[in-house]
Amino acid sequence: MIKTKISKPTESELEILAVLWDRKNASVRTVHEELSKTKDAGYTTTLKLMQIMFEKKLVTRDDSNKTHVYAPAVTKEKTQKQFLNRMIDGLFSGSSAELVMQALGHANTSNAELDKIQQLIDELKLKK
Amino acid sequence: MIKTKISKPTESELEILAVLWDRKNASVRTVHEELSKTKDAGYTTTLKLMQIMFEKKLVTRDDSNKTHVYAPAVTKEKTQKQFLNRMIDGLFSGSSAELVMQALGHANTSNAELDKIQQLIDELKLKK
DNA sequence: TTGTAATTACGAATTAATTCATACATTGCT
DNA sequence: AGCAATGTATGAATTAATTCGTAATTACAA
Repeated sequence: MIKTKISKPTESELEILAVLWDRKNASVRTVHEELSKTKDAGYTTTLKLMQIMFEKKLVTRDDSNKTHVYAPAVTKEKTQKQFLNRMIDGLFSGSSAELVMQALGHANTSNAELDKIQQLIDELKLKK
Repeated sequence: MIKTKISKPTESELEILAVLWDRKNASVRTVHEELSKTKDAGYTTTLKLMQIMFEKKLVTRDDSNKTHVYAPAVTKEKTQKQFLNRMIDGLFSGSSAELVMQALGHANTSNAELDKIQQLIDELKLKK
């Protein structure tokens, strides 16, 4: 299997990807309006970013109509894993368990979620 | 309590902090030699970075001797939390459980560590 | 005290990310 | 056809991070 260079999305690119993951696909305007709720930047800024993301192949686009429609080219899961690994290596001495404990320790997680995690752990243990 | 602006360490700064956390404190040369094992950059580059980190108050330094000795001014735990939160918000829809499951799913965690996590979960459940 | 090696200070170049103004193109309406 | 509205393309400015050459400083050994 050939692995082409991994281009890590930047902070801003991540915000755009988040919108695309959520909606499956969207025009620049849609994305821009979504982002405008929480930050302010001009329309052409968003446009430019999405064009760059297209060049980097972080998104695909359908330009058969005047208004181009963009879709994510990377999955949320792959991207999450990519960031997680980076973080585990750089900040948690390579131990995912250390990261997990920090994450659990400092956020309120519902009992239902704790149950799900526990269940996952049980499964992992069985596999060994 | 007054919270002064949080300056998020950059990728390179994180590498330097990692060395300082590990050794409690170190000179530029020590840090540089440590980093040289895995990446290549000139001595003055490391120096400059550490000077900037000092200005940003990411590190303290003892300059009573010719060779300045640097120490971390931020704890590993606080920094980990800072990055974790950022990641949970930006990439995991605000759900720390989602992050935890991803982290556990895609790394091999020893049984001993799984046990520790399980124990932590039990404690958390009791607290509710 | 003078020379040398190790260090810090400083300034500037480079590279990457972000932002935006302006020009150009397309669509639909009158 | 002509105009307005809504897009996209492009180039350039800005800002932030990284890199490194060179000058100044200090310690200390001969």
